[in-house]
Amino acid sequence: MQESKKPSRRGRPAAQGARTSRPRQAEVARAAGVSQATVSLILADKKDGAAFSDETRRKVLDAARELGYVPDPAARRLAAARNNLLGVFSFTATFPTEMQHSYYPFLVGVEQEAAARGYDLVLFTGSSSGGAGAAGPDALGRVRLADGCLFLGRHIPTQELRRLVADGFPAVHLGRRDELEGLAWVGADYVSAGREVVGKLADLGHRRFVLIREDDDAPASTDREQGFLEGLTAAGLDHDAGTVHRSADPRRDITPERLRGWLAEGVTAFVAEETDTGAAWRALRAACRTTGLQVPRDASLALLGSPPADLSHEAVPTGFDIPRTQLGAAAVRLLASLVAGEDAEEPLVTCTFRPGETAGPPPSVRQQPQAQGDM
Amino acid sequence: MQESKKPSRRGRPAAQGARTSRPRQAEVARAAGVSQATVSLILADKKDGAAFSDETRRKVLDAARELGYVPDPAARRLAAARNNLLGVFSFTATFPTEMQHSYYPFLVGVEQEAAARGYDLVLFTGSSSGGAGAAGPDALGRVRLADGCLFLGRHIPTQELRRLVADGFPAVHLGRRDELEGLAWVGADYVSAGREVVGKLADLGHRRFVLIREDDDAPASTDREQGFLEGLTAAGLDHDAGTVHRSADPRRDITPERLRGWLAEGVTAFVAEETDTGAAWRALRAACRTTGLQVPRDASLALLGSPPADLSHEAVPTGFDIPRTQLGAAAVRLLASLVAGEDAEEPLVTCTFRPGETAGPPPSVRQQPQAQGDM
DNA sequence: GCGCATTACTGATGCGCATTAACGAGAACT
DNA sequence: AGTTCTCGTTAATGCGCATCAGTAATGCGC
Repeated sequence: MQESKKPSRRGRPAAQGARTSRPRQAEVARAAGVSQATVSLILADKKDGAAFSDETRRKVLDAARELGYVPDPAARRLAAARNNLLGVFSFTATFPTEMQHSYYPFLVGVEQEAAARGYDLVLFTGSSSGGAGAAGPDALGRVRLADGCLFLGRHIPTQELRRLVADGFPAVHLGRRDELEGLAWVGADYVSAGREVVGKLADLGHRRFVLIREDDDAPASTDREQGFLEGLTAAGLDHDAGTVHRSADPRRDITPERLRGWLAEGVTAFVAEETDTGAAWRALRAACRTTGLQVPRDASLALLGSPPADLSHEAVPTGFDIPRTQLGAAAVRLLASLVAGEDAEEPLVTCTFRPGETAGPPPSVRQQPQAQGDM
Repeated sequence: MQESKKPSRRGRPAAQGARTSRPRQAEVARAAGVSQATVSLILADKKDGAAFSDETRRKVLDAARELGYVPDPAARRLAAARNNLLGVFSFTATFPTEMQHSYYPFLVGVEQEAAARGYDLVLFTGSSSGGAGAAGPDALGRVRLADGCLFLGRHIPTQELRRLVADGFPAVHLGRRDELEGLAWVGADYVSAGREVVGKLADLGHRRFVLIREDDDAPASTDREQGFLEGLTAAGLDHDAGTVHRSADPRRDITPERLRGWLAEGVTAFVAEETDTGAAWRALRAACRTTGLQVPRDASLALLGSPPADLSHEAVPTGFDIPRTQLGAAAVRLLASLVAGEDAEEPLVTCTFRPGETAGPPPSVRQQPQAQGDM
């Protein structure tokens, strides 16, 4: 593209072929025989309504319509010192090829709430697959162009985020994130939800439980475990009522043998943590099937979260639903508050219990199942 | 910079409690001990490289990094430059609650290509469900904040878009859109794809066809019909080889009676257009099932597009796949060209034939099926 | 007919940036 | 020593708009 060829005319470098650029307030003003300031004030329709005569108002509005005036958003935002932009930054691609891994449910809520509040969203592509601005240590810096930013994903670079937060940049993390002092976040109340699920199982009569969880210490996992344990306590059960089993690879780890072992110990209810891939849940179901267990006749299963999308045609797991859409909306609300300078406290979002079809009363008498059962 | 008076504070209306607003070029300049103009020039990194001493350059860059400087997109825009932002404007919510209706597959490509070219994306929420800025006749005007904008969806307000285009604003529509003179678009080559499908069916021996299409005249429908007809011609068949059936509500329209009627006329291959809901395809399958037809033994079915997601566990329809991800990427490429001032021609994107399992040779002898068949 | 409040509007200013004319200080040349 | 060049940098300007301090005009009381 031609750079500084023509010495004159600084603005509008190359882009346009537009001969008739769209009208400015100044032109409307001229057409209406008033000043630019008048046009601005009238079009902004300030509440001090009586400030202008109806005559003038009419002239301006007519002229604006006549000329097809449309305000320049860039100028508007520049003058107003904010741009009504909220950033969304995820450290994996926002739209991964496999939709199951995406933040889609969150984004639904984010978009709705942002729209309701008159914000537009900036999707920072910095992180996605080998993008241009990808690696740079200041990749995160770009988010400053928005009035505030939402962060998604597990592996956000702490240092840079800390910097943003320290600068007073409004930032909200979707999902709990305590380790970064001062970072606002919204999260689901996994503790309560986990407690509730265990409570329901206990109500059904179960007395011994196993929790299968991931082997890292993400808050989402830790909270679920805590809820699991609290549920036991709340049900008046003692310590060995619950076994917490950590597994880095449930598929090879949750073997029929192990399952039988637990059954032999009197376990009747199995609780799996929801993971990205649903591995724990899959492994559990597979083990049950292999073992010939009928669910929920011979054993009850619960899933602390939602089942993977590809299992949607199977039996609905007992467990809870994470209100992802609401979470997204709540995050935007919180972020909007921060941007506005208020520092609202956003409570944890409540998960809703999902009765499902995989839990029932425990078998009064444990018997080794003989035949292949279906679920 | 101190003005004569300072009591007023006009900018920054009420918004911030921010002690540290994000840094401006002026602050970088102060930190580096140079002028704002120097900062601007150095950060712009003009090719007249030797213009600044390495010393100065380094100081400026360091200061900028130190302070976390990020240019204000609005100001950049206003000063007639680029801001590396591409807009995405969809006239239904970009993230509808039901994911099947979403532009997700397109967005995957859009994000990838945008990232690869160093653009961030602005999702304009103007249109989504009851948003704040929803109705306003200038809802579209906001996109001017970005360097260019992508438009998705069937029902874009033509008037406003025309205005943008007339003003020389870089705009690309995803999907064919001829009626708006001068609007760039990228689309799938439904004509060729439709022709190919019919060709394959003809190769299998089919001689009489029915196309079930929507009753409006969207380009996507018209193109498919054209492809269908061209396919017949290419196969050396005459006019009455193909029946085009328009249906506004296939579910009630494609009755078993009607199906039998067509069969009686010697039709052996049924081609359905892909629609949002997959209604035509569903209706066709349902009618076959009710009639007891076995597919593809008794009749062949083809779908001009992809099946609805919830039918993913059924037999794969013969037909073609729309390369949505590639389309999204192509749209971004085209838009980027426009922004750069080039006016590249982007060809139609080719759909790929999908063999599927619903087409086979026609029955040599037509017989009324007696028993319930499965598909 | 003067002071004073109100009304109706305009002038001036700056938001943050890109751009360019101009400037000071050598270096190179006459 | 004076002149011209070149290099490195800065002052000045304006993009389109919102905002606010003024100002001219009018009304009102006394």
